[in-house]
Amino acid sequence: MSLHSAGWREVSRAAPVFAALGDETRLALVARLSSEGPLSITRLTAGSAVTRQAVTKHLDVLATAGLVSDVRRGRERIWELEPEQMEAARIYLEHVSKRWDQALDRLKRFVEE
Amino acid sequence: MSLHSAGWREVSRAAPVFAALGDETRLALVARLSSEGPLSITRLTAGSAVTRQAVTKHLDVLATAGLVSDVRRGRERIWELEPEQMEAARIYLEHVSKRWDQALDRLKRFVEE
DNA sequence: TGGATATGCAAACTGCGGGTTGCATTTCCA
DNA sequence: TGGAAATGCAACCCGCAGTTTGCATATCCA
Repeated sequence: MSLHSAGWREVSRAAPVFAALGDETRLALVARLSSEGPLSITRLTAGSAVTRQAVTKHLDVLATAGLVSDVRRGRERIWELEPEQMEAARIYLEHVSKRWDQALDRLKRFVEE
Repeated sequence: MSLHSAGWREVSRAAPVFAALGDETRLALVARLSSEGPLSITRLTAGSAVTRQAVTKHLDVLATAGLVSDVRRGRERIWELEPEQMEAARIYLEHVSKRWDQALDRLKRFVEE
């Protein structure tokens, strides 16, 4: 069994997205953007426990993972959700669950015969 | 807007699961367990790029997140997937996407009137 | 029973992630 | 036009995650 089996390509695609979502502060930012719509850095900071600089860094991480994008409007920078990667991650989890069920099925049949 | 809004409780529940999935080595372990069924540490190590010790630690992280569980069988330790938390994470992503769509709807109506 | 196999335990290293502080820059508006 | 507001940039700090190496322990089997 080499490194190239078990869908390594998919793994290296999905992992960064999960990593980006795997921080409380960042996941909270995503949650706020999803429920309140596009927001500026300052407004996002006002609802967070950390500094504006920290929020900015977290937004950069989320952007690198393709989860958010920004638009400049005057002197402020508006951030909004970009749900495609999140959807991809969701589908990935779905497939993993499905394969697991199939694996259990095979195992069950194998034991029973 | 305080820290307690936007479903902070849910966030602190989901984040650790995403964090556990956010490492390539760990996600690869999950992928292999899902496609090949329950496996021992040695067999999992044989398909990985890192040491057995590293694999063990990663499995511990996944177990803490509730994503895997282990059973002793003789001298070996068999690990298998525990898809509940993964399913919860999947549903979480689904809800975030849905709320985002609704937020966009509200925004659209607001702009149009 | 003894060697081989599978795992556990512990110490150590290193890089980077999450955070802050301080100051510069751009944009708005009275 | 000048101060306030929103953001950018850069340096710095600290802890811990990810990994390895070395040795101890448990279990199987010829």
